[in-house]
Amino acid sequence: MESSAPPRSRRGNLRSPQCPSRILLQHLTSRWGALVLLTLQDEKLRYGALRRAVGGISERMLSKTLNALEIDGLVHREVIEMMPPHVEYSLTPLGAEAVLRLRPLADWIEDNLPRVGAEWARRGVIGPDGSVKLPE
Amino acid sequence: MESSAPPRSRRGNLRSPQCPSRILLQHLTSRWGALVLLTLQDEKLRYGALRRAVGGISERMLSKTLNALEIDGLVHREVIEMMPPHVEYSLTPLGAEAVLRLRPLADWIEDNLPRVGAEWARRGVIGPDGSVKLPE
DNA sequence: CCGCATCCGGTGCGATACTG
DNA sequence: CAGTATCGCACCGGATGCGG
Repeated sequence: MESSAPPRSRRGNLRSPQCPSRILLQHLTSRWGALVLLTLQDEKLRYGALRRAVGGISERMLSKTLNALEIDGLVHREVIEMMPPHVEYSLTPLGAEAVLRLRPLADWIEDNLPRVGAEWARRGVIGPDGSVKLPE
Repeated sequence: MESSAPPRSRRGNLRSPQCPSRILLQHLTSRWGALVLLTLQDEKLRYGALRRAVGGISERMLSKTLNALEIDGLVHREVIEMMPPHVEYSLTPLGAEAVLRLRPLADWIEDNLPRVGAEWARRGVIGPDGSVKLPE
């Protein structure tokens, strides 16, 4: 029997640098990955509309991000053969599960931004015009 | 009454590119930010130990990441005056709140990596040796 | 016209060396 | 041991081009 051996050996381990879970984490939490997934939680969107909804993302990075998320099975890409071309992006069931864990984080950030803003002000990283000067 | 006007004007809005909440999101979900915060949830750690615990992070990026998280008020930096120098890093109460929203995501990733791995296999991005060839 | 691949210039990362 | 300076390279973002 296998009761003594570690039974959950197929789980990911974020601690180890070469574990593929790191790649998935990178996709989910990359600069644009999280924003794209969160945006797609609300609605199925076309490429252009998605780009406008996310705000600030370049075409290049939107393509790259969507490509990665599609390969991960988090985002579904549907091509509608017509003129002009339509490509609709939506979450897969897997992606919907993931975004369920992403949403609380996003909400927390939006709700608690003032508290962090206060920390920024204490450290003097906020310019007179309200702009934030940070090492990214 | 104020029911019609938006009363929660001081919340962040991740949709708008110039909103500072984007910066906070970036810190929390940057390649190393999330890993550092998750690692610090378990224990207060010194610089070197933290570096070893995270695994794969360069000295430069650990410094940068910690600096940003400290400015955000998520991480506390305590210098112990002695030789050799000791610097201990731990979560602030604010950071502990944030990591509470980060942990479910990390757990989901580790638990569901096999499902994503199956998607990777279907697309043929996994080499014969098990290595993953992805556009990051 | 829309989706996206490609090319190009600047920025930030990673590894190493070095200082206190 | 904790961090900063240096440097080559990868990657990001914007512009351009092309197919559908």
